[in-house]
Amino acid sequence: MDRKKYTIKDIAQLAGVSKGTVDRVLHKRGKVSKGAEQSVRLVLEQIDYQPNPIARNLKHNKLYRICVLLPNPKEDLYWIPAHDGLLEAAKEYKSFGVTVKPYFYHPYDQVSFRQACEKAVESSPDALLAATTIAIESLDIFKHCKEKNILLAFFNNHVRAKQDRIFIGQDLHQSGRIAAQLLSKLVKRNAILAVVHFDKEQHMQLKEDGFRSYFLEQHISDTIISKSFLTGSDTDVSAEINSFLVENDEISGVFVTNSKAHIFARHCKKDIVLIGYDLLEPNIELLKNGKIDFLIHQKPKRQAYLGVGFLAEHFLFGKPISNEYLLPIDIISSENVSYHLDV
Amino acid sequence: MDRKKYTIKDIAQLAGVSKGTVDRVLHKRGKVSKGAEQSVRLVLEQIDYQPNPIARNLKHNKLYRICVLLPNPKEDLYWIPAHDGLLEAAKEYKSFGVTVKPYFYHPYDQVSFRQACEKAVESSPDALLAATTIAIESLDIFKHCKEKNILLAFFNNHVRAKQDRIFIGQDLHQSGRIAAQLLSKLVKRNAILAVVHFDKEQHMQLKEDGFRSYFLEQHISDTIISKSFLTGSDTDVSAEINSFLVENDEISGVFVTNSKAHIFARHCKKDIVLIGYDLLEPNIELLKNGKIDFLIHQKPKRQAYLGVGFLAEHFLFGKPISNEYLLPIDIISSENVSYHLDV
DNA sequence: AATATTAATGTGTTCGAACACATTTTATAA
DNA sequence: TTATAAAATGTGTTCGAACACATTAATATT
Repeated sequence: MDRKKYTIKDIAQLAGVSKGTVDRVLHKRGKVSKGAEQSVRLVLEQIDYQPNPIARNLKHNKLYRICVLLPNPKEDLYWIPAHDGLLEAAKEYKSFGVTVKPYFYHPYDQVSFRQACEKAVESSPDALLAATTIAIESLDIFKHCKEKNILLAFFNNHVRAKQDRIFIGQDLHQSGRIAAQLLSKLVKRNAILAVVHFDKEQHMQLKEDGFRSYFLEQHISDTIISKSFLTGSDTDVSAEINSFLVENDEISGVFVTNSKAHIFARHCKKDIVLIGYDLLEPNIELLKNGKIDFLIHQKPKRQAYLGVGFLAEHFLFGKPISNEYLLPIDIISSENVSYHLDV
Repeated sequence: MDRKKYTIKDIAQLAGVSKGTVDRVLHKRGKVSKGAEQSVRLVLEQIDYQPNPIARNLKHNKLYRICVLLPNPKEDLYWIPAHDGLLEAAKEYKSFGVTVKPYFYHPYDQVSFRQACEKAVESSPDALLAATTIAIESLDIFKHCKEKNILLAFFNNHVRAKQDRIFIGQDLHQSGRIAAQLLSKLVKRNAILAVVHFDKEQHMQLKEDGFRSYFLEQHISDTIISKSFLTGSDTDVSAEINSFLVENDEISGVFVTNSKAHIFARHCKKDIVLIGYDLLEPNIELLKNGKIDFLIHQKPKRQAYLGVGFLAEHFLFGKPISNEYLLPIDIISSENVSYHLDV
């Protein structure tokens, strides 16, 4: 386990050649005789040489720039922790010569996204890390990045997985299933349950599908109704929620598919089991006083941090990046929420 | 956010001195005139200099050795993932010149622990990372490490926290509380619940205390009974468990305080809510078929991996290590278990 | 056989920090 | 004032990998 660390010089000595020759063999630069190449390869086989990533990087000595596209945290509080994650990663990798620059766009404005995107691409960074709340397949961001040789990665919101697309995030279908399992354990059989959406987001259908698939698979015959609300002006929604609850007064469990569980929870009786997403302040408050039973943690901070981290260590130390990194789906109750507030 | 990266040479130029002088100021080696020191400090204040950790480490160019004390995974399967975590960390940091060497001891044998410990200390590593299933306060491991200037850190099993002791692990009291909350949500009120211990382990009392504290705080008047089993020969325990279940046939929820929930679960009716610890194969199997409802994940693999990682990055890049790193307490059900199997 | 051409190999420099060592400047004693 | 010690400052080398460049050996051409 603790063999000596071999250097190129060591290999050269062992093979009876100069370090230049070893270098050419290692990097396949040619201009090496068969005999020399063989003797170097022989040594390499015997010693399992691993280049010192520190020395390598020192030589490269490049400043790496990572641009990050994300919705403006001022428009949607959900993105605050993601932004924090970026700042933390920026701090961590700064002394290694990695800079992180965020570009904000308006969550549901395609034009704003496109502008931010163009601006970021124009600056020719080494990598572009993007959280997209809008459909981007139609845009030519992929083409532009390929042209300019910008490494492209996505976090938080899945962009259809293909070979060469990197994604850091969660399986939303599966998180819907987890919500379903939790609810099904907490309510009596033959209950009436509701899936509640607030506003329109790409991913909520995935969550509802996952939710329903669990009940189908388990052959649980609870009734599941779906309902959507739009949060334009607050009073509006309150009235809507109240009338919904009056009309459906036998509901014993609710699954809110995004971070807005707190809006719904305020109108609920305590005996309704409620499951939502994300550790926003108002959600946590309601989790602690028992109006919300569980929150599913999408870990936006960690996603952002890992996104930057993977890219940085790839550039710095040549670590490979896997196409898809799915974070564990954490079940949060009032008793373990504290561990996740700053992680 | 993306200012230039300053080097010592840059500072020297800006301050109008040589790099040697800058170096002396930075490292407080003295032999610098007041005037020179001032002009260097002035520059330093303006540019927020951060030394390139890569270059620094390349110069140091030391081989760091980390010895790890842990129970032999062959004696207790719980430690297999911890060992995996060590191997993974060893692989990750090998090319940086960090070597990891495990020393196994028999889980409950103080003599065996002491021997392993002495052997490890004798080899004068840079750090000693220990998972202790036995009381060690009486041993002079602390003194020896201090004498030989070995950085000492613990993972998995808490050693009383003091200023200069590093611990990576979980809050066991709190994990007991989480088990309590889950159980209380899943059973009807005024239920009869059991806390079940297998064998004798230091930490199980902490978990039971946490468990009971939750019910006390919430003023839930469920009945909680405690029971211990010793797993000498398997048939023995089976009989004991069966008779316990017959005698207490009104139990509707059980909390097993270590990784041996599977032993108990096999004898249970499915309608008893069961919560245990750790993702051992047999536990996972029972989680999937519904006999176990939730497992609390102590993440031994991650603990070991992080333990090595913290030490390595401390040595390599001078990252500070916090005294206590408490991992989040994960609630695992059959629907999110897959994410944790290899993490 | 002498020269040109290409292949093969070796040498030297760079990256930034750290530190050993050499040199210059200033202060002190004879 | 000169010699000498002490303080201050500058220069050079090292770490390992990468690559530019110089040098040597082998082959081809006339």
